[in-house]
Amino acid sequence: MRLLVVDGNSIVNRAFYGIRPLTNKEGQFTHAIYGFLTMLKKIENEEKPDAVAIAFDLKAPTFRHKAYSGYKATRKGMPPELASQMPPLKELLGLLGYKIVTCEGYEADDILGTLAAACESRGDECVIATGDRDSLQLVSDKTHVHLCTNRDDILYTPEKIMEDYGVTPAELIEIKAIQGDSSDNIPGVAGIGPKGAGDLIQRYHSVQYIYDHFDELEIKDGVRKKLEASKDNAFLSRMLGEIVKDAPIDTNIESYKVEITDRAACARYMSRLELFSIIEKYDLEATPSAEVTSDESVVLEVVEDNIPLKNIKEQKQVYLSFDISDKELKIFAVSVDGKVYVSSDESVFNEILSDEALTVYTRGCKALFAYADQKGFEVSCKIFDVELAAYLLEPSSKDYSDENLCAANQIELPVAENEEQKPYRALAVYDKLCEKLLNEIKANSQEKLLFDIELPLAKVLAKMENIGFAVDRQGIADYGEMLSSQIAQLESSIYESAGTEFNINSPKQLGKVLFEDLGLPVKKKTKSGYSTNAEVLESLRYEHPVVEMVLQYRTLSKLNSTYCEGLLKVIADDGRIHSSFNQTETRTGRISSTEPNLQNIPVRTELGREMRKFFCAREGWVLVDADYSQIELRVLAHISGDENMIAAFKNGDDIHAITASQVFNLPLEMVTPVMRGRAKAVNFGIVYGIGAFSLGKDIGVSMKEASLYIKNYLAHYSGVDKYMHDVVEKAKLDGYVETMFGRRRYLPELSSGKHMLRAFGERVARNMPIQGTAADIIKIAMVRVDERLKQEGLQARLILQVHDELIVEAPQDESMRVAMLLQEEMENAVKLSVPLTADAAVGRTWYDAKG
DNA sequence: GGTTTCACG
DNA sequence: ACGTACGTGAAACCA
Repeated sequence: MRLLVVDGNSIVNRAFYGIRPLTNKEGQFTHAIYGFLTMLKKIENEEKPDAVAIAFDLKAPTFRHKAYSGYKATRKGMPPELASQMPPLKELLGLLGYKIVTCEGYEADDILGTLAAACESRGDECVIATGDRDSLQLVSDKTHVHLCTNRDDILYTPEKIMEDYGVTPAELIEIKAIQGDSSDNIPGVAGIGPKGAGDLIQRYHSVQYIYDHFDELEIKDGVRKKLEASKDNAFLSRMLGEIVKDAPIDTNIESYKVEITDRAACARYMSRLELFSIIEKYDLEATPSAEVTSDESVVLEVVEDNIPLKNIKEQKQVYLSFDISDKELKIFAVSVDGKVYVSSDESVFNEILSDEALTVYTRGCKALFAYADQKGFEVSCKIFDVELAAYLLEPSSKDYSDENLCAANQIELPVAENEEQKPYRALAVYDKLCEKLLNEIKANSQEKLLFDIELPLAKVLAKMENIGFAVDRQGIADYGEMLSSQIAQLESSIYESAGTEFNINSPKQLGKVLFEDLGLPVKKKTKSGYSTNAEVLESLRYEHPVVEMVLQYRTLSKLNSTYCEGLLKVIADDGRIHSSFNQTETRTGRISSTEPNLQNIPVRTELGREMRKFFCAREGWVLVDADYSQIELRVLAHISGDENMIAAFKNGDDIHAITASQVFNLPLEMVTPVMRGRAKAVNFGIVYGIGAFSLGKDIGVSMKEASLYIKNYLAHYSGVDKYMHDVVEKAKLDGYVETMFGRRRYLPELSSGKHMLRAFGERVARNMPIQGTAADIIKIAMVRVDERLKQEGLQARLILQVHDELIVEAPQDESMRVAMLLQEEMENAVKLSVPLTADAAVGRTWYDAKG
């Protein structure tokens, strides 16, 4: 038999501090639970125990059986974020069939010791899983310690202890008796640390022996004095440091066999905590048979065809799910009065969408708009989209599936009778789900955001996807050919210069060549080895000729593989690229673009910018491109209400130059380009939540100088200073930050015990309202531009958004009107206390139309 | 699947 | 003592 004994408190602490905070919808912290269960599963997989005991300290006892009142008195209580996770964790462990062991008046360590001793006396094996080294003294041939660290776990056997400490496990107690342990209030011998204690014990093996033969031993005078002075403490420490092995607990291994009784209950409990990946790890996926046994479960009723259109129209609303692929309707289902009706009758489907009097509750409405756009009719019904609603409620979520949303809202799915019915389980309870989501949207005052911004935007995005962006396929292919031949030349030059052939694309191999074979200085390390990023390589530019070539190689490979090869793969039959615009991806409210990503087409270097010459308008048409000028800084001026910054923007001058003159306290005429550049970096830094270190690195000045810039900046823009402070304070109170339009982002990081994480939360608190408000504004502009183009009967169409830039494809003769219209709608999308400005330009290609 | 790098705002 | 600016997506390598 093999017993795994888990040091519960120690492992839960590791989990709590090692994982970034997570919460479920109710605000319950869950990361310690998540981490604990993940680690437990991993340990079980590695150790393969026959039984598992999980030991916890009891909360209350400050008093201990050993007569020493100071013991453990200094140990701090748990932070509330962790304490609140203990009851659900224990509950869940119980449900999973684990036995929890506690013992009044004894600590978890004593339980570990007792169980280990019990195993040994019976010839069983014992593995102790813990995060601290206190229990290493228990190691023997039969007892091993599985030490969980931040990196790899370490398995301690007597041999491994000897290797690491040079003593036997039992002698560890002796070392501790001399060196002491402040966290456990074990005094030890004053003035002797780990080194000295280890040395003494390696030579003399025990405290008792040292004092028994004190006069005969060869000990330096200094050490001898210290030992003499702390003799009582040494013996006391010796006693305190030894783990108890006779705690009054159940030592029968059989009773620690893990038996899970109710898998469904476990899965339910975990989904309430939103620990979905753990459900998989523990293989608790609800099986149909298990569900049927649940008494309250409602059985799903699915009916083929006979969509009750009349009924739907009377009720003025319908819950709809659909499968549209390749812009064709495959099948759809509606739920009415708890029954689900399935059909593929396109005319019925279209009739529902065309009915102005209806409200359709659904998900993924962008596909609906894309379908209607392609079929040439308007979606006239009102739409409620659970995915968009859930995104506004919780933009940091990664999963807006029906299953997830129902679980998070404690809505039980009805039981399916067969596989075919499964997709409709959630639809049958959409009434409940939609009501909950809508109520929350209302409670958050996010109705306008949902109904006036996101839902109309979905339609605009659908059209943008359908239209696509025309490209010059041959141009891209030729450019790729040119790159390929240059890459091949560079490759052989690099091999020659380095004196060896290797995969230049492998950071690992490149690192070896540069830093080992060529012996270049190592500037930065990554988790797995040497860093070889552009910043590092640039600093090594003049150290060796191969560096320059590698930089060049990188640039060209990136252009070739990501842009030439990548884009060629996704050109559709119509010769255009149809990107997907995701509306529920970013935590700030921006949209994202995938397959391909058209929001990161090169522009910053001339070589890369060439790519934009292949993005063009169709024959006889042109591109109209308009972008906001410093929208984020203007938003900052507005939100913070900083008089100085507002005045600067009202003057309509060069904001970075004005900032420079303020920060450097000089007249505007005396601002040099270098000063302007630095002020610009400070402006960016402020928006990102700034740190002197990174600002300094960015503009190549010392950290000291950078912090002076920041200080001057905040002194001149005191309204910004106040905002940056206040927004974090408010976020700590509310648990979230929000944009001008009520878009939220929750920040559980702010209550983290880890400094790094909290600091991150604070930067996000400062940045999100700015980036998010800018995102809201351009979304409003997009909806308005789309409406105006239609109103005015223009053929021009919006085809792309790049965060602060909109691109419209327009017939040549509409270009002037469109440019005016674009600029007007962008500038007037909202009224701020500073003017919003947008600049428009026209060209045949994106290259020509930009600036 | 995670890590590293690099393209954009 | 720690590590270092916000938000994304894609390609390539490697375990």
